Amino acid sequence: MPITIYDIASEAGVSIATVSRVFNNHPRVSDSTRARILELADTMGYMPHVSARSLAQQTTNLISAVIPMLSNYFFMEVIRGLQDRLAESDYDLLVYSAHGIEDVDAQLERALQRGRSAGVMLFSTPLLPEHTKRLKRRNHPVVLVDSFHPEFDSVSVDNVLGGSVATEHLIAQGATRIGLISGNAQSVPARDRRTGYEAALRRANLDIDPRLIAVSHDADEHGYNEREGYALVERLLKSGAEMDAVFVASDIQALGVLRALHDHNVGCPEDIKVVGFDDIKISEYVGLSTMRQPMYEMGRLAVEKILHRIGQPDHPTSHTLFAPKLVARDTSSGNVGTASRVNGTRASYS
Amino acid sequence: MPITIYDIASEAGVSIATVSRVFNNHPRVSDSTRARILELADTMGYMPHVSARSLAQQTTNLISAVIPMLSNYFFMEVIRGLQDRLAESDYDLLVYSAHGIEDVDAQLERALQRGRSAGVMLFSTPLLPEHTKRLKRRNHPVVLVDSFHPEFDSVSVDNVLGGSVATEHLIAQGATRIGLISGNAQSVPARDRRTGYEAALRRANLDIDPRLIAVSHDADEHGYNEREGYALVERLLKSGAEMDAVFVASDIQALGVLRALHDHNVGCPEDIKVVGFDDIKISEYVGLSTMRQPMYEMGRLAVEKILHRIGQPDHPTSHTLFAPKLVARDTSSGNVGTASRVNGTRASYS
DNA sequence: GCGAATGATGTAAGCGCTTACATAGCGAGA
DNA sequence: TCTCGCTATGTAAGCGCTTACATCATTCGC
Repeated sequence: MPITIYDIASEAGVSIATVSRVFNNHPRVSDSTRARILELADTMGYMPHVSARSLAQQTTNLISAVIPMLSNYFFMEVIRGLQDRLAESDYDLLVYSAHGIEDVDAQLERALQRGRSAGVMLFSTPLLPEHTKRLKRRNHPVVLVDSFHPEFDSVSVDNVLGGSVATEHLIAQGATRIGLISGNAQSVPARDRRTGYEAALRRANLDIDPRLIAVSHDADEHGYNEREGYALVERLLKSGAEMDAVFVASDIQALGVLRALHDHNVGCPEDIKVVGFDDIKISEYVGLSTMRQPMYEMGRLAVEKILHRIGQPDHPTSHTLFAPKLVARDTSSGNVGTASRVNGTRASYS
Repeated sequence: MPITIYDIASEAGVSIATVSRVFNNHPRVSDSTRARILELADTMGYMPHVSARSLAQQTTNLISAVIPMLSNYFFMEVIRGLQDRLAESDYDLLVYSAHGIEDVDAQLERALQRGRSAGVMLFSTPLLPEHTKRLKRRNHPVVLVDSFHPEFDSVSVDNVLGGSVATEHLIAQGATRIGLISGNAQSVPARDRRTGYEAALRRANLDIDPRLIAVSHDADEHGYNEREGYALVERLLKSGAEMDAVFVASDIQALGVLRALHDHNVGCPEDIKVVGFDDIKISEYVGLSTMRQPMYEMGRLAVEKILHRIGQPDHPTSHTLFAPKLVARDTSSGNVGTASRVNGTRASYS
């Protein structure tokens, strides 16, 4: 029932090859024939069949994004970047959303089906050796977003730097006893942010007090959830150790922290200043100081890289680190002027 | 280079038909052959080629979602529902995100490419006659989400009811001069919510005062943005008409309203009570009373319907209306107990 | 023990398109 | 006029898979 190139060809009195050439913008077609076929195709309502085309040219115009925990503002923004950049190409987007890290495997497997997509963007997933092997064996174009592996293109945020900048900001606000609320130990970004935090303390000749450091043991979203923020800061408060500020490794935890402080009648920022990480939408509304990740730009760049990789499979691997940007709001200072202290976006290729 | 059924077949000493049968769970294959081929396929790393399969069976396991303004909490939640339900099927999700309504056309066109997807879920897009014609002509499975057309399956929220419930809630809180901040006139949900609002006032024998009704003329996201909320409520305040409450047709506008009230030193809820619509994530944090849409469930049901439609193209059209649920928070009352007043989810098929 | 039914497998024709190669037509240079 | 070299088009062989139909070997009923 649907129109094929055969229908067009016989109607136009040419061979299917000519029709095909028209739709592939092949130069060796006379202008008159081209016009006639285009006209005919339009009135007959012809559309190329994507599977047939894919099969014949051994390509596809689909790109996969494999994402754990899709319902997350961070990914939303990144996806917006993806979409905007993809709209400029003629690739379409396939979204594989996993239920947490464990499920990523299954989704990745689907994304890697032969002929399914031209490339895969894998989000926030620390690469296990088995993954690496599988990906390498398939030799499928891959770019990692928000994670790192030397053998694959990647785009992420400089979490060490972010941890330092956040901590230094708190120090600049006069804090000397700065706590840390972190994601769980499996999370590489969480570890990096802690590294940055400790480095900043060290540089300022401040103690690194283990009693002020609370690492999540929750598996759910790497401990990045409000409940954990609440529980962990409560633990710090009860530990008896003095504390005048806390760097929280994610905004969503920071929301829990704020609620806990409120419940315990601890003033913020007077008694304890708080800086989060991510700059999710809500942060602006609750006045949470935080480190903003350039999510939109990361999305755009991820597409840029995957397209590049698809075009040049053997090109050397590149890694881009964006610098997170301090957004100082009410929870760390009244002096909003400091917000512009860290500003630039640094990108480096290796 | 990649392994095909030919490789498996010759290795196993059978024909490609047998190999194909194994992968299609055809019953007429002996257990021993089946096992041998599966084993072989595994060690050789065979994967079926999706395009070839699609072409041969004239189907695809892709489903498209065409969404205007993806970066929106409403859609995020719906998509979560989609994904969860899709994960139970073996369809994959193709996401076409448009930049506002005007761009939907182009995205829809891509989603409708022949062989691209087995069905399309079209979000929040009022169907123009040209759309209708195009969709009907293609005879492509379609389900509308958050919009309605008699000729296509749909799932949406009962906006009239929602408008009424919100308004009645304000009345129950003692308000008698209730304003309305609405989306622009192109938005069908906005019109419906207004209808519900007016009906509630009428039932309570309260005036419908045009001076208390502000309709957006902004094209951006149907006027559903914070800026418009701010500007429109400001206009009402300046109109001089008395007002003790306002029903805002979307939470995002309501955030603007709250900010405007704050800037103008109008107390909320003391001076003016506010109820929004949607229950976006932020609402909980700012204590905004609102009408919650069952977004997740809508997503699941949308998939349910499209799968059903794919299986039964000629089945009668069905429309489901979910009842939005009042979530009473700080902006409308201190008496949170009323939150459970409207509770059920009503679903009706026609 | 014979024909028929049943089960396992093979053969081959697509699915709709792309593209290397072949060919026809035509103007230009000799 | 003949040949060379273009350009425009046709021919046909895939791309990797599915599936109707054919074939062969068993097995079953009687």
